[in-house]
Amino acid sequence: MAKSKAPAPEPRSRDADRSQQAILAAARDEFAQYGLAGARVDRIAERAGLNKRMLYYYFTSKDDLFLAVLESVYADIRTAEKQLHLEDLAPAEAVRRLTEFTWDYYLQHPEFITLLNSANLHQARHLEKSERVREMNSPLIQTLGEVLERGRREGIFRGGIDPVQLYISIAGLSYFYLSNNFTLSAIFGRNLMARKAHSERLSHMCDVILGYVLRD
Amino acid sequence: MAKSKAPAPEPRSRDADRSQQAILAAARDEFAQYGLAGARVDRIAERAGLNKRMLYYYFTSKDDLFLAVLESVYADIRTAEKQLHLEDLAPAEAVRRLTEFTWDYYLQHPEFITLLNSANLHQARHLEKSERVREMNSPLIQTLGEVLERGRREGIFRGGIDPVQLYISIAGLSYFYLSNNFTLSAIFGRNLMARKAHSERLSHMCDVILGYVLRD
Amino acid sequence: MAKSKAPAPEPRSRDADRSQQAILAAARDEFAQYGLAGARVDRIAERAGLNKRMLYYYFTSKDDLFLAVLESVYADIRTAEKQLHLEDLAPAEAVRRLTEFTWDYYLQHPEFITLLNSANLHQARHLEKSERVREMNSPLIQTLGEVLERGRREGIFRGGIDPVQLYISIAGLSYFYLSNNFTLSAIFGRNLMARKAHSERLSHMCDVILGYVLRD
Amino acid sequence: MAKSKAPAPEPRSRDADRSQQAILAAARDEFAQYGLAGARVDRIAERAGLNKRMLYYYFTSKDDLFLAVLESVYADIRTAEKQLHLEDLAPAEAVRRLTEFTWDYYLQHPEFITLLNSANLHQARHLEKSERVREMNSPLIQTLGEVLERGRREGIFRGGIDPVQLYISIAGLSYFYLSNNFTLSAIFGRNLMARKAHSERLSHMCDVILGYVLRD
DNA sequence: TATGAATGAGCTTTCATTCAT
DNA sequence: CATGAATGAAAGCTCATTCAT
Repeated sequence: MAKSKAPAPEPRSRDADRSQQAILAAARDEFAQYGLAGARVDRIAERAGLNKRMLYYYFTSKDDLFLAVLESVYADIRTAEKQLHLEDLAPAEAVRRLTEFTWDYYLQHPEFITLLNSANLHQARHLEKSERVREMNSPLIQTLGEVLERGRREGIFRGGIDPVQLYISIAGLSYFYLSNNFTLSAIFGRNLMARKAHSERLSHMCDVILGYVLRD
Repeated sequence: MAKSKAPAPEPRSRDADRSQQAILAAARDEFAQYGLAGARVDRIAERAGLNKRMLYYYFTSKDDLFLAVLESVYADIRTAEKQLHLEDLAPAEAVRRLTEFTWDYYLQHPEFITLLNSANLHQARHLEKSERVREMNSPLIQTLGEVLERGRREGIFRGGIDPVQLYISIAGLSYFYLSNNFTLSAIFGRNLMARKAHSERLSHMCDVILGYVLRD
Repeated sequence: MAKSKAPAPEPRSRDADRSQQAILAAARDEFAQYGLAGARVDRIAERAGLNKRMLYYYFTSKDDLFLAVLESVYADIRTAEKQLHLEDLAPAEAVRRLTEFTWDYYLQHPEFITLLNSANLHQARHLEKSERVREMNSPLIQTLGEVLERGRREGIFRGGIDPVQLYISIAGLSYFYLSNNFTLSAIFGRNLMARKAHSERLSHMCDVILGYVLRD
Repeated sequence: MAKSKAPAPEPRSRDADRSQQAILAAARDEFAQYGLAGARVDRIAERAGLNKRMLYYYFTSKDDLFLAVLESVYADIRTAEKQLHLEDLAPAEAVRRLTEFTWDYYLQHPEFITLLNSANLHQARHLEKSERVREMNSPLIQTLGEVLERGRREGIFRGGIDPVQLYISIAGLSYFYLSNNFTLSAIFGRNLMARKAHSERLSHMCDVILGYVLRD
């Protein structure tokens, strides 16, 4: 009980914070695995090693918890994106870097994909409530726009490229492959998750994207 | 459509077929709207204008019904693909045609996207049970491969293009945009579903795909 | 279709009779295996190889069908009892014969036991509706009474034996052992259904019953 | 009963136990009355004065609840048997005492009979899961064996009596009469549940059992 | 006589949520 | 801050029974 000598900027909330984080992490896993409707509040509490009541104490409802999870995964990818420093790279290198980053991030964060799918299944009605996510209007777009402009001025990129369209294309090429890898593997009779398949995919995507942005 | 001269082989109770079709259509809508877990058996029955019991009478369980829906939407898109006749078009035209078709089909069949997302959320475990879907191993891939080879021989396409990778890319560019349009619209502050946005997207995608396949 | 030259005592009911018997036999098995509440009308129809509707056509309801089954198994055992001819045997032999018969009959007709248990669980309310069963007031009792009287007069049986009590005892010794063999086997850690256990049981029961009726 | 000096280890919410007991008692009644398949979970909850959900909270499923009921009634009869102290009685008296006890217990606990019938209808598959019941391998058998041996040594009992066979016979004579009293009453046209009939039955059974164990 | 299609009521079970402590 | 007990509503599914042919 006594927490003497701790710097403790807030009176008594170390445990509270930890509990919230535990719930959030557990919820992320559960929602990613089962979707919003399929997720079970009981399982989230169990995964978090906490009583179910705590979940409501901190997050009000299952829906609000889902929103909190969405906000957290967006915050995570934003943090990662910031460290790309595309502005310091040569234009072609920057585009390639972004493509590789996107692929790697989705690959290492499969929950991101399923959570986004859930959010979209519900027509993103959760996001409408969230100011935080709306504020995340990716600064990457601006950076990417500058990269494209640089490339055009240097004469190596074609002109008239919409950075939003390009970003969506870069994301889509990775996202669809990974999101739908089960059905695609079944239909094409290939194991798309094999190591070799992965490197081939990344190579192909870079060819596609760079083949598009580079002037002939 | 024409039923002339048919000896009318089904003596009585042709309603069985109609009931099954009604259930299937209702289920497709419900699963598309709410996902597998979120879909309600009661609502499906109500949508179909039938007693809930009939659903189990014909489809055994909610899961099996979901599989039947998956099979039916796959059958639909396959039927549509067959009518593209890519083999009769000039190579570049064929690739453009496929890109446009994919975009249009997803746009007019939004349920296809949500259903695929659901199937993948559940790791396509439904499809494993389905021989029918496995047999659908798209012949489009073969046709596309032939188109690519023709283009290469004519000297207008680059060589070494994997038709599966290309197909996944073509699909992914459309799929991701439409599947995630809600979150993307929120984040970018643009209405991606506006008419103008649509035509811009299609134009961009054709640029990307053709920019890739065409030799410099 | 043409059934010409058949003697056919009733106009056209050979198949009808066969269907009824098939249903009855199927129902006997099903009720014996699952009890009244646990029995499934669908399974009965399936076992009978007939449409479920037929079952209602001939037997009106599940409950009535159960009653019909009860009546039929009572009729069966009565028919068998009649062939014992206890009146032709020496008294002690007659009592032993009845004991053996009862044991053998229960052993070879396990459904009889489960059906009686079901009837009694429902407080025999089905039997109240059945005149046929009430009329079955076993004539065996009279025969048994005569045997006991003969034995007493011959000086080998004790006097004052109530044939009803004796009959219930003879039946009970077999019935309980067979009806409860699963729980008894579990509790005593013995396999009561082994061949050897059976012969030991029969031997024991004869000892008990004859030890009782015979004068010291 | 005496709770003196107990440090009262259960700080709060002693209601959990009471709820479980209430459910168990209600389930015992319901299963006894309707059998396993005929019992209704709703009615059990209502009888217990609790929400239906609690039943699953504490007992997982209807089947598991049935097992818990079986275990509890076995525990009850075992407790009662322990207080017979057959080892302190003269051999003949002990056998008579056991016969009387068995009769009285079944008479006062009719649910015991119906529950056992249900268990056996389902081939005691519930008991297989229960270690508790298997451990209940009645020590009565050992006590009874000792009584028989004492009687034999004293020269009043015949030799070679298997205590298990004898126990099954004692139980069977009461069990069958009470379990099947409805059908038996119907068939014999006697009211077997009348006071007088009861005392006659008990008297008869003692005659049968003692007539068997006592040397001529 | 025979059948497949259909149904309403009710079954066991599960869910997100709240109460009492 | 934390918990186990409790709940109402609704979920998926099954039942005995009837309709239309």
